[in-house]
Formats: sequence, structure tokens, C-alpha cells
Amino acid sequence: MNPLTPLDIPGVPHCSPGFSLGPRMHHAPVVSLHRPAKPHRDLNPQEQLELRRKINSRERKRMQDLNVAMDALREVMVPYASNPTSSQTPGRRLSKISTLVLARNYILLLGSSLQEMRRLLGEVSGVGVTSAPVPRLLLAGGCWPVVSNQILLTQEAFSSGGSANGKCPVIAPPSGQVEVVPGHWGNAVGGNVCLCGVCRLNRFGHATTPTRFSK
DNA sequence: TAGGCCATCTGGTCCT
DNA sequence: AGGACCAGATGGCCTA
Repeated sequence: MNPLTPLDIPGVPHCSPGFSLGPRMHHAPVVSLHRPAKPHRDLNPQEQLELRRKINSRERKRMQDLNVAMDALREVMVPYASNPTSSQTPGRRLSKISTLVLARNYILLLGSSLQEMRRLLGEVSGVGVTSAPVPRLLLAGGCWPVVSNQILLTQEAFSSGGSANGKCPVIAPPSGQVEVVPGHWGNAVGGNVCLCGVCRLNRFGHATTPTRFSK
């Protein structure tokens, strides 16, 4: 295979002069430094090329679907990201990692809120439910409980949160909104979630998802 | 200019 | 066997 030959979109080179590329279709095909692809069965070069195009196309589609899902997640995160006082460029969308971490924190927050709600209900009804377990997955059924522009976190929750390590200020934005500052996201889940670049990764035990691969 | 973020290509592995 | 999934590599764009 010629590594400089675009394999993907028949008739649409990625980065050739004279072609208008999409916003992200701006670079030449990657020249693989891996060993040459081993011949797939007994395919002739043309068939291998077609196969590679097909595989690339599938992979691109898969990643695009993933991005669609990520955008859907960002949409419900809009209230968190649209604060003009944020050091982020106004209107700049959340990065993928930010979106995921923020979503995770929000799920944790909901769990905390649910627990608190149960505790209060228990106090009212006299039934002890404080030890009721919090559902690990609150979103079963696919219903994301955020209404656009409806802020579910209170300023009190933030103010009482505190920093996990004392280094990272908890953001208590006005009007109860959650401000997203890169590397410093306040959180109300027991004050134990600090997402600054220093400590956000070691506040949680990372689930050691075993790789499927024995590399 | 460095670093973050991203899209894409690619080969390996697992699943159906 | 083919598709899905994953991770490494690469290079472009953008911002501080």
C-alpha cells in the first residue's frame, strides 16, 4: 500500500490542493509507522485498498457517532459552561474530558441529593431510611434530569462544599449557577470532588477496567 | 511557541 | 468473516 495515498473517501483526498476540506478534514492521511498491514486473506492490492477504505469509513462513522453523543451531553451541560466570567473563552464548548468529568460529578451530586432527600423524608415520616443505598446509576432509562437553564445546584451547596485539599477554591457563582473554570470546578458532593489539575484525578479511585487486550 | 484538543488512520483484539 | 471497539501515532488548529 502506498502510505501517501488517501484510502478513505473515494475521490476525496484529505489534503490535496484544489480540494475544499471540511473544518476538521485538514491533514494528510497518517503515514503509519507500524509494520505494513499484513495481507488480508488473499486479497489483491485493489481489494485490500477497498477493505481499508471500508474499515476507515466505519471507524470514522463510529467516532462521529461518539461525538454526536458527546454533543448531546454538552447540550445538557450548557448551563455549566456558559458563564461569561469563566476564564474559558465565552462560547467555547467543553472539551470531551471536561464534559465527561462534569457529567460524572453531576451524577454524583444527584446521588448525594437523593440521599439527602431520603434522609429528610425519613425525618418527616419517622422511618429510618438514612442508610438506604443510593442508586449507582441514576440515569437508568436514559432520562437526563436536567432542564436547560434550570440550575439544580444551590449556592449553599457550593459554599458548604469546600476544597478537598485546601488549595482549590470552591466556586460559588452568583444566582446559584455553577461556574466552570478549567481545572477548578466547584462541587457539592460532600465537598470531596476537586477537579483542579492537581488533584482532580486522585480524588477518586479509578476503576481499573481491565483491558480487553493483552498488550 | 508550547501545550491542549481534536480528527483521522491504523493494526490488534474481541464479539456475534 | 465481518463488525465493533480500542489505543497508539500523527499532524493541524487554536489559545495563552
